[in-house]
Amino acid sequence: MIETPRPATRGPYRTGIERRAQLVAIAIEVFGQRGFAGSSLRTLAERADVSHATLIRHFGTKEGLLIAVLQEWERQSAEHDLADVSGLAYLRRLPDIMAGHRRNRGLLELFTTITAEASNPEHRAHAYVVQRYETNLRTFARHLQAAVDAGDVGALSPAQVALEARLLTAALDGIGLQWLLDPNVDMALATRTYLERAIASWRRVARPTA
Amino acid sequence: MIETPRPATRGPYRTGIERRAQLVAIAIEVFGQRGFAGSSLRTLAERADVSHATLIRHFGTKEGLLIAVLQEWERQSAEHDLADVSGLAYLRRLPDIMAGHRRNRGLLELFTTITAEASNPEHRAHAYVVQRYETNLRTFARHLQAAVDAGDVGALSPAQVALEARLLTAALDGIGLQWLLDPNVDMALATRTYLERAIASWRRVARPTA
DNA sequence: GTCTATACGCAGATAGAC
DNA sequence: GTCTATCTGCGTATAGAC
Repeated sequence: MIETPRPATRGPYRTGIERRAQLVAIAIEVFGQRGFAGSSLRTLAERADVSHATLIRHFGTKEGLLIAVLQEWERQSAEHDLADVSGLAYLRRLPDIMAGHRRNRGLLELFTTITAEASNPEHRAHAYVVQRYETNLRTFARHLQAAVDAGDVGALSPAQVALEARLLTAALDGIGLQWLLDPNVDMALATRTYLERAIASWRRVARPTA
Repeated sequence: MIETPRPATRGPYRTGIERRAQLVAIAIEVFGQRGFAGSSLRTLAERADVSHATLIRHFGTKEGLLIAVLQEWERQSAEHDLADVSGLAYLRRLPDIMAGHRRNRGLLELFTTITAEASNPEHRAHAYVVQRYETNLRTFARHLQAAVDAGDVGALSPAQVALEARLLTAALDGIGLQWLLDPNVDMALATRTYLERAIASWRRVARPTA
């Protein structure tokens, strides 16, 4: 169930804001079920009881609607994620987060597909996806750096921290993709195996000579 | 430059076979440049100086053409890959193979995009992609098992070997994706870092009590 | 056997009325 | 703001030319 965020109860844009949120909610549902390419603006519009021109009016293009969907989805995810933990404790929650994707197959499929498509620099969502990856890499790097600073792992250099964030992201993406292709894949197990090996390896790096 | 494989110089299907190979060669080039979704049958046909109906005649559907392209690409890749090495030596060539993708950005993009799209079970190429992954996982597992049998690494169980093949595939896919998003990513370095850590970890597993 | 001409329905996008 | 009407281009199907 998706609710309108902070609905303005009055004011000149009230209708527009509510309508927009409602359209995004429907798009999340339909994209999640039928994918991006498999959903036409006309189908979306029929579900929302508007014309497909209305969707274009609100979001400019179909990709504009897609980006609105991705942003709303991230906003909702971020709420569950209000980082009460950091450092290694944060990273160790990743297996559970990956397992949680099983309840949202369509959306993982959507993210995966769009990321691949938008890797082309001419794709409309390219800038969005690149920025999203940078944010994600920075988050992982920050938590790993926190572990370094706390002495939980050895003295990794900034370049090593950045590379480890990349490798972790790569593993998570690849694991998600394999689960999409074969639902028998145990995402939590694969993630945990990767992570515990990485942590053990980081711990073998020498501590700084304090 | 792509050449017709074993062109029949005579016989009833000569023209058809040559034509088909030529069409696939053009499709590899155009898909590689503009992506699958970005290439229309009419554009492809114009490049080949035939009508778009001819493409349908040869490949049935646009996805049929796609699968022909993927198979031809794999066939060509396999020629460079006629496994003169096995076991750890094979796995250690992966960084170079990944680096080699830099010369074929469009095709890596194509594989990545199609794999993501076709993760949906209703996608026309789903069966092809799933089978391709199974083959790939088996290849990695076979080489790792050879390393186990040779005593180059510890006595991993069959389940562990399978999981390691999955993790390796996941890392390679994720590394490729990140390079597509950011050409500054060093694919060979990332692959080597992953691989050497994995090998070191396998070596810490106890040898069988022979 | 191989290819073209042509048509159908659906897609995303735009223009202008209300 | 939303509608209807319409544009262009897509994948696909078929009939028939050579």
